[in-house]
Amino acid sequence: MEKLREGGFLITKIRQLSQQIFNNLLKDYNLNEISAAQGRVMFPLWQKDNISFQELKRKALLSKATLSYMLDKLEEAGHIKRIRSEEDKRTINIKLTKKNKVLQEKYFQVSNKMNEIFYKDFSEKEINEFEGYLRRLLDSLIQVSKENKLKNI
Amino acid sequence: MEKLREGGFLITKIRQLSQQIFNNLLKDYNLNEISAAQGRVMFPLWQKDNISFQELKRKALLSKATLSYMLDKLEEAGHIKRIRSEEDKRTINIKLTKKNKVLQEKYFQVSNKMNEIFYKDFSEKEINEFEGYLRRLLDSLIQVSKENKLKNI
DNA sequence: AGATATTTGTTCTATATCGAACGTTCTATA
DNA sequence: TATAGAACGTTCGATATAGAACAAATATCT
Repeated sequence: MEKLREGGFLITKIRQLSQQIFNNLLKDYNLNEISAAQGRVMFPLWQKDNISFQELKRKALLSKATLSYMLDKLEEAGHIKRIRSEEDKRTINIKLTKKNKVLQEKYFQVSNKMNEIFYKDFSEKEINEFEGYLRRLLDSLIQVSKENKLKNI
Repeated sequence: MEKLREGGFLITKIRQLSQQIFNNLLKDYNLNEISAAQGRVMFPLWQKDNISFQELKRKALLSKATLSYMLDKLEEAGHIKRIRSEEDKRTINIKLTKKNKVLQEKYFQVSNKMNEIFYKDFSEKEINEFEGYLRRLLDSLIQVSKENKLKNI
């Protein structure tokens, strides 16, 4: 009788709860205009503005269908602008708007608060170890995905 | 300058990839009729059949809205049956059908295969340590959710 | 140069998820 | 015992997600 592993289930549930708690925090901080998922799309842009669709897709680890949809939402809400490239007219670049830059700082506050909650029962050493595992696992899964030609990598 | 933590992002992405890989495995094993999410709902039932909506909700960690929706799907597909309780007519019990019991074994095969892939770069000791962290984290988040009266706990 | 193949981002369809509003049934209270 | 309140599961509306099909643009091959 093999030992029952449940990493997948645990991860799924942790993610669900975190998302809910995070969205709740956003509400508490009056950041209703932005969701956790939208934050994840903007995060790479906050680190480097004006990047290509492909780069953003890679950083946010989303399928192109999802990213396109999220960009629709963000553009409607006035957070980003799509800019068609001149050299290759198939491609677009994504730029933050001024409106967005105001949000950024507030979002970071929430993000920090979230990390506090997330790791409140963990020591520094444990966090490092845990995130080390997570990173190894993610890399390994990305590898598997590539081998199986899954699309959204 | 605070150290940048990214547990939330890592977890979200690990979960996304696992889900895709898992759904792909289900396809490979000709288990098209069931999805990863459906499996997660049936898993508690495989351990103990004929449990209440509330117990299943607790075990699967889903909101009642989502569970109701998933039960619709599973009932349509002939995997489960809702049974209205006689004592308390508000409540229902969930029962597996014969059809489902055939699936179960196949599903476990896929599940084991998934665990193999998931942990292929981890030693036994590391898996135990990692899942220990995950369980602690999940418990801690459940605690936070309760304190904030989030609904789907 | 022209034909074919590939790449890019969008759109369509389906799934899973949640919160809020709802009707039904049970419980407690006045 | 009648009624107000609570609990239960469903339904509705919205969000985030991916795969497949698509049109436009570019690259490759003969």
